[in-house]
Amino acid sequence: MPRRAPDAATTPPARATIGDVAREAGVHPSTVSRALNPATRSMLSEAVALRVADAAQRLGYRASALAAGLRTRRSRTIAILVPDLVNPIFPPIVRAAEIRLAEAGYATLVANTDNDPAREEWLVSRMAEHLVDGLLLASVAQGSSALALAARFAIPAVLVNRRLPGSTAPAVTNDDRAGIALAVRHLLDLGHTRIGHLAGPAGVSTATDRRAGFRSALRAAGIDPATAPILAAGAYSAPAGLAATTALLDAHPTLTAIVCANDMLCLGAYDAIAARGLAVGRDISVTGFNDMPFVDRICPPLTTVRIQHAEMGRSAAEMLLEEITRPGGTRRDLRLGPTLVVRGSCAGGPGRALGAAAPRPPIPHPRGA
Amino acid sequence: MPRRAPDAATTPPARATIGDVAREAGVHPSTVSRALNPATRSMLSEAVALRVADAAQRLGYRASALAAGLRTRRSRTIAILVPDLVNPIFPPIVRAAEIRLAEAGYATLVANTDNDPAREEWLVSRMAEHLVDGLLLASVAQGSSALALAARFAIPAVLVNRRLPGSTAPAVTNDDRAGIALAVRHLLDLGHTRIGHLAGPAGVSTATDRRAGFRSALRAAGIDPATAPILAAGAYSAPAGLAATTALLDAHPTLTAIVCANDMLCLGAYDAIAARGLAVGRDISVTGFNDMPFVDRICPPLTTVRIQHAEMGRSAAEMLLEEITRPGGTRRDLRLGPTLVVRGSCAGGPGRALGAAAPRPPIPHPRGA
DNA sequence: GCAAAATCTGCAAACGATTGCACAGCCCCT
DNA sequence: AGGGGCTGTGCAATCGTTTGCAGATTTTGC
Repeated sequence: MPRRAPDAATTPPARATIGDVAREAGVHPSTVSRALNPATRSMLSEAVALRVADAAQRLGYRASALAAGLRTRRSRTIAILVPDLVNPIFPPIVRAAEIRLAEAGYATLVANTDNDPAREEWLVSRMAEHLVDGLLLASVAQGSSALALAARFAIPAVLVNRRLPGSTAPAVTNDDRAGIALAVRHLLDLGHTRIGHLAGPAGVSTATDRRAGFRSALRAAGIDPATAPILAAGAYSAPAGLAATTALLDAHPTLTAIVCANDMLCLGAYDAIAARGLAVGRDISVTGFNDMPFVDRICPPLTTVRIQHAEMGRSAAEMLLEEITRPGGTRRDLRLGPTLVVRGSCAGGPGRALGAAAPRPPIPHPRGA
Repeated sequence: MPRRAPDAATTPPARATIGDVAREAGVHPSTVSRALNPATRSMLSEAVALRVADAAQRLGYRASALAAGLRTRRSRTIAILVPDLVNPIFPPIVRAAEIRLAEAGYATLVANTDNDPAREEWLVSRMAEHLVDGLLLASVAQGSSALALAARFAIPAVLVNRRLPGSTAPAVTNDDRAGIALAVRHLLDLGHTRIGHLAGPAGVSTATDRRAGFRSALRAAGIDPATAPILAAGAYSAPAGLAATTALLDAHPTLTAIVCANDMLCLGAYDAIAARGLAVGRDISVTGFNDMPFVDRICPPLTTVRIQHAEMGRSAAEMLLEEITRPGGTRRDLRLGPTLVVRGSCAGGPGRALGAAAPRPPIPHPRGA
């Protein structure tokens, strides 16, 4: 006896299976499977394929991804691991990747690692259990075992935004050194000479690359990098930026400009500068990195290095799809070019503080409760 | 012959199955299953349980979530549908929900609907295929079939942030009417009388509730709501806010304050006001809703209604877990209380423009490139 | 000391799809 | 007219778990 009379007048209590559709269409379950899979539909006669599609439609049939995945060992699902979704640079990247992946028929799973290696590891294992077909990792830092785990479970993985120096995994990142060079050159052109660097947390490629870029940009301008103070923040966050900037300015009160490794740090830098009664831009120039959403609206608007968020997500997805179809095929390490977007957080340096070319000094606004 | 010699010296090429563990431990696969499931471990003798755990450990065994899900009809996965991850109010909600769900052993799947009903529908179907155990919907609008679909697939669902007036689904939202009343009262207290409302897009509960709240707050203050202009933006976005504010000010040039249904709209309102050569705060006061990240740093800092992002995500997760264990148990409709956070975007109204109590008028900053 | 109860573990049937293989027609060619 | 290709469909094994049931062993009660 069938699990359910096909002509039951009541609303279907359970989901239709492939068997129900087969019965409804008067064919074998395997035929249903073939009719519904675009790749195999051509094996069937037009009439049967149509009849099956019709029956499936009528029953509201949806294939169980679990059962299919169990057999095929693929889940048509990609996981994206980000360090922190609340940081606004990630959503645009995720978004772009998601769109490209959806085109290819993949569903997307987003998860936060909290910059916690243990949690990252747990998540990768969890994803492995779910047989994800690929991993987009925006979260790796030095010592992260995510890549090793992925390799062990034979899950294709692509790095986004952050590289992992020793690894051979495909990656799409920014040209961080070139980006920082843009910021440094801008400040030098404005006449600044005492420039400090607020670096990112240890172990993260964006931090080390930008730090190296800072030094080599100075060197290229004929300045000894050893004279330029560098201080690393404990995290890419506003509070960490506040603490580090305070320390930096305490140690080097004559600084006239600070190159931050990231926009989040700038927010903290703004606070630290305001706390000393100084004005960002007029007294101390600040540059950021990422051009994350909303930094064009803060006060003063942040001069920062714009990265190609969308392009990054899209091409990482592209690379992952390639890696899935042809594992180990083209191991690429794509570096996207950044650009400088000049806004109001930098003014002329001491050499030409009153020069006509200097942008109008911004007037900070007292922040309320 | 076993698929793989247990003592093979090479790195394991394929993943260990429950059968491999059984062989390694010298027991039956069903015993392994029981030993590894905390709920059934007590059926086994201590010694066997230990032996199995040990073998599993040695083989690096990870259960296939697919196979287990196929059998149990549960995937230990929850999907969260948001209209737009790029809108910064959602990540904190998602984050809080994710944390609570992880505690309960659920993995979380986040997806964007783009405010597109078709895409939302597609996503729910996709989630059904993956047998998600529950749905957190932050995306529903009038006419959305997501809830109906979820019901059809018998997937427990909870609404977040947005309600759906006709529906009986559990929901956790803000008390939008009370929130707007806070903003209106603040403006009235400052002496404003010609207040307009920049409403949200049609069909979204937050828009209609806030609009209703606006009118009733005026009425409560003895002002005829019919005299207060209301214009709905096409979407909760800055460009939509810009367009709508421009139209609103064109039609009602004497307005001294605008209550926006959402912070995103405020960003557009700021642009529209600046485009007429006016200053936000000094010339026209603006209030927002959500207190999304970074609005405390824009220029001038936004006076807005703060909602309980984290609490919203957490209690929605809680409610969903309850709904999963006891379907239809407690259909609750939780409204979280908002508070007003006063910053710099509102000044005294015409009645007391020069009054001592009026906040220092902010000076807008010219935005760069 | 023996039956009954309690405790542990194994057996085998699901769960719902996919896919290599076999086979039944049919057409065409010689 | 009869055999050799095609084409289209059915058969049955398989993916890796979970779980009701039953058998085997030990413990308990009298």
